[in-house]
Amino acid sequence: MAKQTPAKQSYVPPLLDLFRQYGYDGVSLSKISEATGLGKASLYHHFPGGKDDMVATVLNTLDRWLQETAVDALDREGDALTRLGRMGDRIRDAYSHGEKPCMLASLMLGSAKDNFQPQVKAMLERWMGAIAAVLIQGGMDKALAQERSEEALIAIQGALIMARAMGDAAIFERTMERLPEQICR
Amino acid sequence: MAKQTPAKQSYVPPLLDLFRQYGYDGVSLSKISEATGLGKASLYHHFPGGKDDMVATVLNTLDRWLQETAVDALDREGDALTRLGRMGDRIRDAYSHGEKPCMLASLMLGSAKDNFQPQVKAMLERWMGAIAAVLIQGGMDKALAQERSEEALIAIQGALIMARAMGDAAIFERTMERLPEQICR
DNA sequence: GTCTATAAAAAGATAGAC
DNA sequence: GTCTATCTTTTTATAGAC
Repeated sequence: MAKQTPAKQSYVPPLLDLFRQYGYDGVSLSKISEATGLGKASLYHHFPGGKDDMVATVLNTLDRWLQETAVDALDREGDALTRLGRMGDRIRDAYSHGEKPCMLASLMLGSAKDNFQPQVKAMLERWMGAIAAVLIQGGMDKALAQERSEEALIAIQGALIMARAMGDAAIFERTMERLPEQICR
Repeated sequence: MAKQTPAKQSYVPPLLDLFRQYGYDGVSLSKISEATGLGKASLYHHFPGGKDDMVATVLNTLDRWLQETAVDALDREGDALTRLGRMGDRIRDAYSHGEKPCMLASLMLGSAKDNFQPQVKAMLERWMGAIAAVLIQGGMDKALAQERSEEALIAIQGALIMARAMGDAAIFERTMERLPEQICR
């Protein structure tokens, strides 16, 4: 299963940037054209399905990233606190230390919601599952571990919203620093 | 300062519902026309400034609600735990027990962000200030109280996002039940 | 694989009658 | 205060040349 259109991948970063900041409905083809440097017709060449196609491509890339970077950070050596801290570092980079919103959250607003909610849900479930596994491996009760992994994602998502609303990325940074101990407590 | 156009207020509920669920860019005048039963021209009669005008009106109503309902719940008798629980009850109703997103968060995406961020920030600041005041009155250190009030809003916003993404309003309900003790701990 | 040109639909906005 | 009609701009999408 080699990539069918490798070029598509090179447009993911600008697309991610647009969709996470403006949401599905706030992104027009003109904006995309400007951000990618491609004409509208070229965009439809790479993404015949239009915006939906683009979002799906970005989402698949994020899905892979989540597995290969965030979940991977949890699977390496160290105790639970160390592993969660390592994941936190990668998460912080991914969100530009609180400067950029989460695409998964952005997609849950507007006309795109129903279309992408199942995949978003699946991604968040796998993420929570990986966090819970670390806690269980560290000796925590299973039910509690699941509750705590839910708390972790709530804290991340909430901190991103608040940082954006208050115009203060430090809110996110503080939250991420507290996170490992908050979860392992 | 009597109301200049009392009729405007009657359109706030459907407008709130639209903007919180679809965000600024996801709401078109046609949708608004359908939801309110008013023709486009009539909408411009009440809101000469178009969508911006409507959002501003909704935001002002929310601002009043926040003061008269949420903050008011904190100002009544009882210890900190009781007061926070009372506020939580009103907040839960306002978000339909986790079924509906927060308009403040929805506005922080898309083209509307820069326009309304200052007012959103001011509203969240007053809210946090009121929570912190309760904690301080209950004997908590001021700096800690401010940290905890920030945590509270992070939990509320994050729980709303996660509930929506997972299609499970219970996530929000669980979070709100934990909240008073989490904050007073 | 990219472009220009263009079509078709939707969105934002206003004029003017009632 | 509401409507119909109309206008302008923007958006989505496609055809066809290079």
